[in-house]
Amino acid sequence: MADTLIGRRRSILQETRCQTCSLSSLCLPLALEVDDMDQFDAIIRRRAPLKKGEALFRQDTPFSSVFAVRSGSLKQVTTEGSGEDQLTNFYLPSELVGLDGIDEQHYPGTVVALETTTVCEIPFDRLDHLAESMPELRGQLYRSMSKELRDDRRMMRLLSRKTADQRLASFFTSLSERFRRRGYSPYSFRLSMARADIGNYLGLAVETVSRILGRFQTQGLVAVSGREVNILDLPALTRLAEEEGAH
Amino acid sequence: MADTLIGRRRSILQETRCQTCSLSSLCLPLALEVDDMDQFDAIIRRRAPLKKGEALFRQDTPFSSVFAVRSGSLKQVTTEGSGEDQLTNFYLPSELVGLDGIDEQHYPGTVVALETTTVCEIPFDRLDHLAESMPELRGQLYRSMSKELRDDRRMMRLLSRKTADQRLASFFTSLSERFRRRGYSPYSFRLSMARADIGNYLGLAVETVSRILGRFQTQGLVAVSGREVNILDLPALTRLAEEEGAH
DNA sequence: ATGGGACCATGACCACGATCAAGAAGGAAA
DNA sequence: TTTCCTTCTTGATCGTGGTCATGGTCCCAT
Repeated sequence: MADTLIGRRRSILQETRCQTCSLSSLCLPLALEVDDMDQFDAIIRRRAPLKKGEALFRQDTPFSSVFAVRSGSLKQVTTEGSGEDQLTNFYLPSELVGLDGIDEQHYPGTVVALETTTVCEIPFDRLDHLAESMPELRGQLYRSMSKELRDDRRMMRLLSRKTADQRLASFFTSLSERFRRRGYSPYSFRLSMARADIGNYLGLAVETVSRILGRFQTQGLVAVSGREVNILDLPALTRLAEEEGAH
Repeated sequence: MADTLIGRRRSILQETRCQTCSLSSLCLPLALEVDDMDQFDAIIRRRAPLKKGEALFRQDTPFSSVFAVRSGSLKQVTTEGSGEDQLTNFYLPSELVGLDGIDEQHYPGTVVALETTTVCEIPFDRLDHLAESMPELRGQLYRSMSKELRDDRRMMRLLSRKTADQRLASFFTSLSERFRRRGYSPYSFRLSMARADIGNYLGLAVETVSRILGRFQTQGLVAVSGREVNILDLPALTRLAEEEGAH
């Protein structure tokens, strides 16, 4: 009875079940059997959609859950002692937020919605408990963390070896690829983040981002209008992104 | 009988058992009960010590094990398409190498010994199998990966916001702290890596590393002679490391 | 509609650190 | 030892991208 009530409430709010989620092929439960997925379903918690600018959680609050992005997008920002904010990541649907909080048992940054965003909350202790009996889930969890490690290394490479143009080109090709994998157009999309966010993320001043976007435009690589982006020459952009160093 | 033979051979070669390893309080088996530690012991494999310059594994070879550093130190280097090598990490005793290979099932970089180095090989499938029945081990594994994520984010911050001086200062304070945690002097140590490695890691030209080391010297922050380092004013160095941006 | 604030574009200038160049010092092998 | 090669230091120059400054544009609330 309690089950049906909960079931009812969920389906009224919005579909929460992984089995019918269009992201399931990219998300954590990937590779789970139907039975396992039901169990997994049972532990995830829906949260009310976040409005633009709202925080999913704040830096230094105790770690308790990881979150899978269902729709929308978020940014992670860390503030350190004397310094300015540093934007360390953007999260798109199916990506897992909060994994870097496990070690110290608090979140190392504030995660903020860039637009209206829904997430699935996955209490970590229950996730771990399930993982005990589900090798597939365990593997997927390792893989998520491992992937994030690899992505971080890519980012370090970008930050330490690429010119401003190459950084912007990487940013666009990476976004393009992530949209493609999620079934959206890899050529035409809307940026949910401000120029300042892009600059902060890429280690560039806002002005530089603007200037280079302008240059890309005149070079016929992309057409940018506000936050609408049309990628006109993806191969050229990819080439640029994969170059490194001065010239 | 086989047991005793193996046991004998091990203790002749060198002590491999976690229980008597001086690093056990920092390493993976941290927090394991005695019984569990025995099981853990049983799956790790000793490798012949690596000589300076030898590779533990090479980029793109299939992932099979993670490695715990027992003594010595290593660097991880990734080569990408057209680009130059990028040094993404230094590993010290008790640290875990290879975790970023899980996702794509091959190692994303070549790991090379900076000096004579011994490691414990931990076959990942067996580690995962043990983790199934040992929540503590599982937790420790998550924590290791999570910590690496956090460290990576710190590195990104360094690369995108810090000046050359601040980077060098961070590098020294970080090394100092890592030595301290391992029971070595935090003030006096020997660098196992070349200036070029430091520069590559920090996103600086070798020449810049040299120059700034010189400057640190005249400022009385450190005394450097070749690869011997004496930290003279750790507080000042720490202050510098924690600053950010231009002035 | 209109005003105000955030966001974005563009110009002028300058500094940090890369690059080029040369030489010194360290270290391994004969 | 001497040789040779790698590693390190120091100097001179230059370019990318940061900073400062200004004006334009978008968007939202009233």
